[in-house]
Amino acid sequence: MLRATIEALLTHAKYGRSKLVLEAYQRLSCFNFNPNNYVFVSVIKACTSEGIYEHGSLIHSQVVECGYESDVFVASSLINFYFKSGGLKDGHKVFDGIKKPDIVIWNAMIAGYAEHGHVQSALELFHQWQENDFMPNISSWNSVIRACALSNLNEDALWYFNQMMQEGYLPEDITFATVLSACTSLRAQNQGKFLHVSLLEKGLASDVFLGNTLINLYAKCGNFKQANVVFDRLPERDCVTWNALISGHSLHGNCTEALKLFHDMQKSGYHPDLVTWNALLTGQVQHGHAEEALQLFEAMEGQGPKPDTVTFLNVLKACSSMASLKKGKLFHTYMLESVTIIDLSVCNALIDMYAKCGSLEDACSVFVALPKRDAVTWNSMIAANFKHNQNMKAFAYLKDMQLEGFQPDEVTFLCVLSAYRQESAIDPSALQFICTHMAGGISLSQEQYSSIVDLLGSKGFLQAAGKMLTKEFMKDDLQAWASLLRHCKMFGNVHLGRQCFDHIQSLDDQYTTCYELMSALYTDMGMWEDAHQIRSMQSCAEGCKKSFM
DNA sequence: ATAGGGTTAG
Repeated sequence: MLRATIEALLTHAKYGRSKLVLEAYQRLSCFNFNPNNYVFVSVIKACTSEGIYEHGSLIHSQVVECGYESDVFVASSLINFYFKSGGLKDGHKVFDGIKKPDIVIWNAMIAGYAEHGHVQSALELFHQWQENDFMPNISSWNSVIRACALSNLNEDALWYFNQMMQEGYLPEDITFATVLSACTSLRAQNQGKFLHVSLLEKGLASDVFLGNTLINLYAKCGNFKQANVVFDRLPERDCVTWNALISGHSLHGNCTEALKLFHDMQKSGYHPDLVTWNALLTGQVQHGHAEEALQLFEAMEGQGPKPDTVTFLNVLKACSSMASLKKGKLFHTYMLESVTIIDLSVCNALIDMYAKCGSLEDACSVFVALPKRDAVTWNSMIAANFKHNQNMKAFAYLKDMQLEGFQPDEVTFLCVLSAYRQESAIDPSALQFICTHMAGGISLSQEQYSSIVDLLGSKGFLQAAGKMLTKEFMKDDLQAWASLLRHCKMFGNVHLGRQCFDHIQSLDDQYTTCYELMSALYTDMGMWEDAHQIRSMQSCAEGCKKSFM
């Protein structure tokens, strides 16, 4: 009986049936018996995949009682368990208790760090360990590549993969899956094709899992010809196979094709799941077919799976783009009736929807009722108020946002900017905000900077605009400098205008516009001699160019 | 029999 139960436990473990493993272990505890290390490994793995922290700690103490705490296999599964269930400290404790950690333990640590987004620690461990003359195995490489991929360092993931290949390691199926998914994020189709060839050589291209990954890559890159080739050659398909293709078409706006596949999939005997429906919805909403999206949602209500947050976000976006307050309100009521708690992201979308459908009042009611807010919530309220020409209120929200400990981000900033671009005069507090946050941590692109310089200049805030151009990455932006010079001419600021002119000229003495603007500025101010001097500089520069040719 | 690790919707 004891033997049979152990056998059963191990068999369940082999097929990943974690609940049954735990049940068998429960039955074992009736016998007076000390489990061996293999039973412990199986049970700890089961706890890991079930995510039950308390039970895992209990097993840990039994491991210690039975004297298995330094068994590398038991220890590594414990490390894995603690890292996965959030107990970083406990994972380290197990690690520290091992006198001579071997490769299995090291790999578990690398994978654990990766899981927690601590790429740096994972990489440090990997490199440190190589310096001490340890040879990584394929699992170590898999973990390092995955560590990069999990933290969105996809280029690094590819770099480690290439390094691994150069050092002569043979990639496994999982290696391919991880690297292919990094290629997908990068839309790196050519790297992907190279991997595809290797898969064909190894006979792995007909594996469903890898086939799905390949289809996903090609479809995301818009290469439907290749995606279909892989699809057609797959001897076995599943729901994910269809979803990968459908979501690719949705992403690229081929909504009709996505719908056709949706029907084909059912004809072939596959049931569309939540992912399928959401992929279809997203495609319609992102490509401006709000009406169709709402019809789709209705169909989903009738025959599809229970909608979730993604569904809600899509439907709300459809209502916003139709600017239909009536539809939006109806849907809000529907959500209140169908779920107990509405996700914060959905509430933020509700605020946005109400503002876009013309009801600042309803947007406020949603906001007031929120038990918790995030930066997106605040940005939505700020945008809502600006949209309804409540600039002072918008600034009040901005202040409250900071009081609650949220720093204005790029979105906040652009929101303030676009609101003030339409105004004839800028409120001094807005200007103060813009300037304060230029010095702060908001990272804007060069184009955004340029447009701010242009905005500030056009309203006569020439000094503030000039200060922005002192940023290192703005030094070479001739367009931005010329824009400030143009505004200096408009507002008659000779001093700053001349600084702009000198800067532009030092970068490109063939930039004709700057000579014209500067001499016009001098002329406006009655400084004829200076105007004349600029014109001779211009003909000199043009002369130099001619003699050069 | 003993590590670790993969795909689809926002």
